[in-house]
Amino acid sequence: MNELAGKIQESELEVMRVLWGCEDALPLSEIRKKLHEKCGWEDSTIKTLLKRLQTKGAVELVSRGFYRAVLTEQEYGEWASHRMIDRLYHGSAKRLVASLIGYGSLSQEDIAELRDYLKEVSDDD
Amino acid sequence: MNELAGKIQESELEVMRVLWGCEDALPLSEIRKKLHEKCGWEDSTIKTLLKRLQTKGAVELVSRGFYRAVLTEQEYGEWASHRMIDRLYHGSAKRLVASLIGYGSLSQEDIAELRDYLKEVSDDD
DNA sequence: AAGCACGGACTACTGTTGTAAACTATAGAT
DNA sequence: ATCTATAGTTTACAACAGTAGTCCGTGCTT
Repeated sequence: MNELAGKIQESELEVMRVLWGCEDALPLSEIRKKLHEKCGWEDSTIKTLLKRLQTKGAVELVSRGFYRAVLTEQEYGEWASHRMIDRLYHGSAKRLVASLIGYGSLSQEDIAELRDYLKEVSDDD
Repeated sequence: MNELAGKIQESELEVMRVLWGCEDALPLSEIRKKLHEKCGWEDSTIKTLLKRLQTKGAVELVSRGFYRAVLTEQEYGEWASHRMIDRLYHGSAKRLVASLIGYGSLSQEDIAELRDYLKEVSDDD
């Protein structure tokens, strides 16, 4: 993920979530409808946010009135997780997972599932 | 974690990290020294941040010149992870971990470490 | 051709964050 | 009792974020 996209803000994220909810480009009308329902925002607010996201390279205007997410949810999630691991878990993914387990966010089934998954993808050294 | 503490900012976090690095209260002089080295901040900047953190209830002034973190690193990490999981992983901690594993963002060592760790903490059923 | 509806660009205003100076109070030294 | 060094408080100010109004352009309607 590029530099600019890193700075996606809370309210911008709300817009991204709408775009992420759809495969391809969404019409402004629909984006507006969704965000008005969910956040109660005015039309102008939504346009401002879309504009800012375009500037950041996270969204593109496909054709008049149709917007598409350039930055994917996966990309952003990955970037955000790494950032959090660096900032709060001393760069150790294991510590994050350990803390998730510690306060019960991962069930025993989750753990087993992840364990099996990891067994598959790791080099058996 | 209470409402206020949620809004800890990037630069404030830098202060928290110094406090988290020590069991009990730290003298201002030392906080200043550490942050000046690490961030190049002026005395006044540090005082401002400490003040803001006090207002947020994340830090307390134990006695003249001695500050202590009220909010612990664990508490904050937990809150931040949950927030991220909610905002970017649809509330599923498992998805977060799966994405860390899946997107090639972890080194082979990270993966091995995590694999061993998960093996260890899972009930071998 | 004129008008209207909608999309896009520009502008605006408030609160917050990053960074810091200046001022005030107080504990310890003399 | 006074002085001084350091701590604590207030004020400052630019950049950014949240929210929104207004104006401008253009494609569709009649």
